[in-house]
Amino acid sequence: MPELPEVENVKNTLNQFLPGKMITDVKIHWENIIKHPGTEEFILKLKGQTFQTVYRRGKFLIFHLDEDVLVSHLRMEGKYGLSQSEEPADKHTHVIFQFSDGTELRYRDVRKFGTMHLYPKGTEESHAPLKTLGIEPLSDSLTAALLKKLFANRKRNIKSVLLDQTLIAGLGNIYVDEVLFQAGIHPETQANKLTLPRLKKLKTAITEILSESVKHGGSSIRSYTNAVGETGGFQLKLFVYGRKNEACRVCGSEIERLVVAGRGTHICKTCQK
DNA sequence: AGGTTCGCTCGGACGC
DNA sequence: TGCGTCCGAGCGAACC
Repeated sequence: MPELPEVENVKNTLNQFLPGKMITDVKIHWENIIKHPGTEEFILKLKGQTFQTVYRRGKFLIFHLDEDVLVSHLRMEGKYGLSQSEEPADKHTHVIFQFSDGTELRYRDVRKFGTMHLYPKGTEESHAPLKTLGIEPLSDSLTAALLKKLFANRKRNIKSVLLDQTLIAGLGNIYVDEVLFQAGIHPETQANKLTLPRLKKLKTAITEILSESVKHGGSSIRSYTNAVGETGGFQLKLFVYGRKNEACRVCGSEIERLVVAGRGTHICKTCQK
């Protein structure tokens, strides 16, 4: 389940080998992954273009090419990796970018949930999925005052608001649970009811947890690895996520699992009010 | 109009 | 062994 720290790590490892690779052909084995344009046009446009730098926006990977930009979301299980063209591809490999040097960038996705959009460079921000994306959680402009403003008319619980990518882009189920634990906030708290001091704690928790996880290469929950096959180490530093019935690392109470915003949610009832 | 909810996409995991 | 159900991120439509 790649969230911001994992996608950041995938981006960094892609940049180790991808820039300069020239596409000679593209093979698509599951068309539903390509959301824009149609698969035929997608292939036609990419042929002959060379990969440049890869960027990240929220949980999206942004691949710059000569003329176009490829916007890719990994969802739960998506992975990129470099292979030699003669190596056989397994049944979960759905998109293959073949290069002039005999190597290939392969997109593998057991759940087939991932998405790819291709747009002319410079127009990608005015179309889905980037069009409605909220603020980068690690940018300097994320302050408690901004959170106050963002949450002003949000009557939903804070967990579903933090998962809403149109407000803040990059937090998923794991990091929302961790952030709310560190901030001492119960996930069912109504977002617009949070006071400024509590929002300051929330802002600090978002900044610290995400940057610390990036530093550790992300969390390897399920099958996450980066684009060169390395796992992350932050799963060992999680306080609540996936720790149902285990002792809270702060107070010793038992971590509970409940469902909030339709998602499995982990809390310490003593530490979060 | 803006905020919120719902349906849809998928296959592994799990329960009966 | 087989069938049904659950999970989860985000888009787009429907709803309020």
